[in-house]
Amino acid sequence: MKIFNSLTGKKETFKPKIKREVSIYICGLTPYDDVHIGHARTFINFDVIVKFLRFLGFKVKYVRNITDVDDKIINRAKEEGIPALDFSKKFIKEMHNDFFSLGIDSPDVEPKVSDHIKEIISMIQSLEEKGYAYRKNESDVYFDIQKFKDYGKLANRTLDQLSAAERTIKDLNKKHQADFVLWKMDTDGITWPSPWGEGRPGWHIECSAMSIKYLGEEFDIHGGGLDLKFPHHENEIAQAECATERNFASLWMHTGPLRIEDKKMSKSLKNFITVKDILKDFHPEVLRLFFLLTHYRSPISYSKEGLENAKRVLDKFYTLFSDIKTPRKFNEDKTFREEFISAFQDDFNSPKALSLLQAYAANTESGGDLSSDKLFTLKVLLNSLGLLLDEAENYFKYGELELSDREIEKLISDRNDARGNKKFDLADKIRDQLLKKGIVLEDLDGKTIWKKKS
RNA sequence: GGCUGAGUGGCAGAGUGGUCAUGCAGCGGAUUGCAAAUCCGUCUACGCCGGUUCGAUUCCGACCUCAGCCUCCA
Repeated sequence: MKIFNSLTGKKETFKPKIKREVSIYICGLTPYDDVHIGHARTFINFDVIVKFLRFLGFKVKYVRNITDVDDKIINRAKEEGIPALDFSKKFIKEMHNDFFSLGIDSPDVEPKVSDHIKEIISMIQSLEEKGYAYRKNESDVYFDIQKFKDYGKLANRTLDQLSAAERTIKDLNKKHQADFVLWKMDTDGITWPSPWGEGRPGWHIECSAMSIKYLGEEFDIHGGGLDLKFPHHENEIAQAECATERNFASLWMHTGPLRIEDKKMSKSLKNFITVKDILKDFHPEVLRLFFLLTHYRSPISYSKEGLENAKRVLDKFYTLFSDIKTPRKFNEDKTFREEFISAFQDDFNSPKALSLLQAYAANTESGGDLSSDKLFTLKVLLNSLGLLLDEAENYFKYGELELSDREIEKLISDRNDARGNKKFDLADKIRDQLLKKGIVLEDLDGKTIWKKKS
């Protein structure tokens, strides 16, 4: 197995610290708004990665945090006039619903900042004792990046480059303008007592503290969206390695950015699309496949056409399996399985692995040997990626419709009567009528089924 | 300005020093009352300029273009 390591910039052979076990920490989200498709991309990608590692037989400990203490939450909660933690709880619930809809497995541990203040304070104290933390007068507590010789190793940046950044706002309490807050002095919003006074953790420290608590001072994989690489992950490394004097995560993984119709999606541009919006029109597996059709590190440009293309691909797979009964007895086709694994093992090359499955599905069809071991293997492999887990019928009927099932069945029955009497004009009229309501009819041998129009 | 990455056929998207990516879409045909699905056949490619090589989309160099990060962001 090879994985691209953002820290070294190279594809490396993956060697977990403990044989056949993987410890992985992924930066989760800050719950102050609905889950958007950028989140979906990152967490679906890591979901597939974890599923695949388990499929290969690794014992995975997967930790994904929730940053529930944060400026954005506090501000939004204030606007709504409710306590910050109540506000974030509401969006945590939404997040869980959306992730469930998307078929994303729950992590083994999902720690929240508000439950780990003790660990965070203790890490800051440790940094203070070792001389990496400072404050001037009664200011916030800062991390002193100049004391950490490796600062910038992840993002490949020198201290000079950082201080030369144009947009840096000068803060007179800081020794270096890229120093960042460990403990923010605050009496407003949500706060806790600390050795430095009332306040709350700065952004970054929570991930260092929580990953170490659940995975140990050194663990295998740390990941997140590419936009977190700097400064968030750089700062996590600084805090953790200075506090523990050890190496922290050995491998860093970053998912590529998602753009909307060729424009950057960002909070400041307010052009984000929510998962709930997508799921109104598209089955969750369509979104999953849309992402997997591109390598996890490449940028993706979201577009409706892209989703429709993914849907056509998924339709083919579902069609293949809706026509035939999956055999009860089967043996896996080892060659096919190995080919798939070998493609996917190479830095989780999902597009390549999927292309094998697509080509394979075509061969399976033309070969005519539909209830073979091969076909079953195809399903096992698709399932391993979180695809083809629904019933074909549900899949094809997914979405909102004007007509009820009963109304549709009545019209189908009327049409079949007309067909029986060779009144094809009437039959076609009914077909058109249903089509206008978004329903497509298909006459299989002796039976008519319906699907939602794409 | 600094750092990083990318430029492949109508679209998405792998890969490779020399015979096919793959899929979707399109086109022609078979099949179907009409459709759908399926089957058969079929077209279009590697940003630009040099270099290395018997041969480069693949290696090297310059150039152009685009994106991400350097500000909240997954």
